[in-house]
Amino acid sequence: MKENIRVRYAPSPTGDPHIGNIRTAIFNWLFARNQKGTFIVRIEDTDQKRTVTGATDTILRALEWLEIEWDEGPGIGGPYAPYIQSERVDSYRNAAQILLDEGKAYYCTCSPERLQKIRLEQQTLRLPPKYDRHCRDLNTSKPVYPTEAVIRFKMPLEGTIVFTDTIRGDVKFDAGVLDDFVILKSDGYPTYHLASTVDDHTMAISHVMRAEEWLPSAPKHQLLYQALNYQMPKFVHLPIILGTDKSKLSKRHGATSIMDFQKMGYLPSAMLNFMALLGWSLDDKTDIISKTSLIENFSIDRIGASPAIFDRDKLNWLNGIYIRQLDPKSFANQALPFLSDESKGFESAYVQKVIPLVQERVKFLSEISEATSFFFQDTLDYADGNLTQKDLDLTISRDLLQQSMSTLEKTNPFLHETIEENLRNLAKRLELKPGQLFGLIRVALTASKATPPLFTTIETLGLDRCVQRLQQAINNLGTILPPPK
RNA sequence: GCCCCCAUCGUCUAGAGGCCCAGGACGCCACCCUUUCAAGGUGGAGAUCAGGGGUUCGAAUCCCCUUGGGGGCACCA
Repeated sequence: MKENIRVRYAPSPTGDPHIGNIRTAIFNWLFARNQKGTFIVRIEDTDQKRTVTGATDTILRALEWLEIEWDEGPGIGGPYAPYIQSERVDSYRNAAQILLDEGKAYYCTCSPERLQKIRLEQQTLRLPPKYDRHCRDLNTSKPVYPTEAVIRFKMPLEGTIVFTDTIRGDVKFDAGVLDDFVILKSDGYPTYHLASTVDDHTMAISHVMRAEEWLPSAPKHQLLYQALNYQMPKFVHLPIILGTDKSKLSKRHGATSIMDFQKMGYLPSAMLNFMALLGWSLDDKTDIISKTSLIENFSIDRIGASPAIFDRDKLNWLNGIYIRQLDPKSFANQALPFLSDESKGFESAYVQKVIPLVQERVKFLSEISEATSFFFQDTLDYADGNLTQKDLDLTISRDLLQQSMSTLEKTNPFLHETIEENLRNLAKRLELKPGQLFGLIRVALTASKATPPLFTTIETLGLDRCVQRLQQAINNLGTILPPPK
């Protein structure tokens, strides 16, 4: 009989959901879906001071954006509700009381000042900073709340603790380096260690998949499980994600919140694909992989152990692929919000003609604003020198633009095919290389050297705008002094 | 400082003793296509598998050491 797989994503609502955090959510979710198990979201808000209002909501919206749906958790409840730790404090206090009763934990009344002091002393003596177990054998009876007392867990004084990580195998820790950690704080709230242990047990979690930074405290958790007579779930520590400078991804590395990527116009499907590949791989050749295939193929034994660097270039490439795969209608809908403010006054029909022109040219949606801006500007800002093509002097350039203008005026119907035909004929008649003429017109019309195909651009702009811009360019050329002989 | 983890092209990675003088992808370079830019196509540079010792007939793959990198040492998670 197959074990009932239950995994959880347990963020703490202290800010925007970080990339690394979301990757953990993705792995948990993929594993649950692959195993036909249950994916649970649990909010770990046991730090009153650090909890940010609205953060839970942002986290949930990020999951929704990525279409990571949870089976139990905030908003939908479930058999182990509530899924918010601040609403379950009694269970942690009960667990702490049991440990107290069994002599496996003790009240500690040491002041933060004292703790700070011994930490400093240890530092100067080059000793590992560690609680000195001052209160361990004092047998302090229940203090009267409110109080400064915390409850600490009694760690073994010596011996070796062997912890098994699913990815790394056995990891050994010397008990001598671990200290009596706090399980219940003086405000009556549990620490992560206690809360997650109690919850993972009562919620029947089968696999704890969390970031690697938890590995050093894993032996503490193992001991807690044993002290509480809980059965241990499997522990899977996921490799951490680093920035380009190889340090843990943080705000210094620029965009690190999943919301930042949403704002920049990365597609959720691309983000999912990309992040799934950070620490996991399907085989030796697959880079583009659908959600369905991800679910079908995800497995823990293909998760690597070494850290991965978040590579924006590869993300951009992947996102570009997903953008190009979008059907034009869907692209247009998603592109609309990213258009520049200048586009606001324009009629919808015009805007709808412009958008498809950049679909295969942008890597992420926010590039659209820049890529289409010239379509929506009344006056173009010609950069120095751009208007002058090499081998064409000012007078000739002006003349060419003039002739192009009349060619366009005579073009009927005003469609890219006819425009192309007429302009090519013009170039031939003038004995110019097509590229020369087209380059000149392109800059005159768009003030840019890189644009969508010229003839569709012309068609899209429409005759009136073209004429107006060509005239602008001619005037502009008039103000440029001819190069000295 | 102490503890723990990790180590294949710049980056993401394939590789679980012979298939590998190491494969794919991003990025980079060149060429092709072409009105520019993209996209696409073709090709190329790029890793003495961090270094050194073992084990073995044989090691990127197993073991040890060194080095490097990262993470952790809170009444934060």
